[in-house]
Amino acid sequence: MINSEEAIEELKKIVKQKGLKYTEQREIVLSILIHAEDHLSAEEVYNEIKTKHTDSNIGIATVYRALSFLEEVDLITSITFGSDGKKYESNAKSHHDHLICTECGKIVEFLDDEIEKRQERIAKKNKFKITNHSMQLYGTCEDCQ
Amino acid sequence: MINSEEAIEELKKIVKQKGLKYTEQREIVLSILIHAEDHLSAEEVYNEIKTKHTDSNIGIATVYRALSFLEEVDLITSITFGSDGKKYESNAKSHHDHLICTECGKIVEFLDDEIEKRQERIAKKNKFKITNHSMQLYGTCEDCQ
DNA sequence: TTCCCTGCAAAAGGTTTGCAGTATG
DNA sequence: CATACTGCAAACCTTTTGCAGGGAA
Repeated sequence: MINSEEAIEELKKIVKQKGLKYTEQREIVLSILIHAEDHLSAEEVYNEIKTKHTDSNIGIATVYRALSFLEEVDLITSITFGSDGKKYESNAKSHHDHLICTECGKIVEFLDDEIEKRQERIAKKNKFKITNHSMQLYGTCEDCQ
Repeated sequence: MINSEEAIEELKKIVKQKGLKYTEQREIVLSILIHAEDHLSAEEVYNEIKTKHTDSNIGIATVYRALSFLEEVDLITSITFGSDGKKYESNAKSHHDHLICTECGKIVEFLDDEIEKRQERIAKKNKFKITNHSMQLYGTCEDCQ
């Protein structure tokens, strides 16, 4: 999955398949995450909506429900960095892992094919069927050393 | 660091260095984690103490304070698996990563030298000084497929 | 028309903090 | 003897839930 329209179409399809309803709120939450530069917490998503969609009168509970739903159907992913709590990102971005500066909070995304391959091999060896994975390297970035 | 006594000695040393006090409660929390089979949440540590140290009248707040302290001085590490909340493990165990079954919660620990090496290389390329890292592979284990 | 989804507010869960007393160095 | 640490309870923050009303199919 690559862009915003495709993700929105995917959402419509999934919702239909499951006999559920397509709502503006779910679309807004998904689109916020698609266009976000950073990883956002539930509250940050809520604030974004309050700021950018002043017409929409969304409740925080709906944001939580939408996030759970979107994660369940695999349109978004959550990760937890240290004590910062749960944050979400759109799966429309291609897969990557994270380098995290524990001083300033800077996050660098990266991908290493060899690591990806070895992860598969480890899973197979342990007879796991992998659906997902996350890797975080913690340290200090150049500026903070 | 390898065994319980060494970790306790390390704790005494650190506490002394910082001009802090060595307390039974900190020692108990650390030893619980050292002897734990699993990764424990704050509340699980608290319950263990309540069960195994019936003489000690520890409060949950003290457990949280001890865990934060021990993590800060790098004697224990916290990880967060999905929605299960924060869990702690002793650093006296050697480093490893985690395979996690999203169905039954089973956790398999593993280590892959090649991945460890590549992580170092990636950090260097991005000019990060790594202090720590964690990697989780999520999926279903043999029994749950 | 059906019933899924929403907003609101209350509840729940987990973690932190203030305070007075306790115990360590 | 100074003061860091503790237990308790209250406060806090984040997330979930119950419910009545509203909107998509």
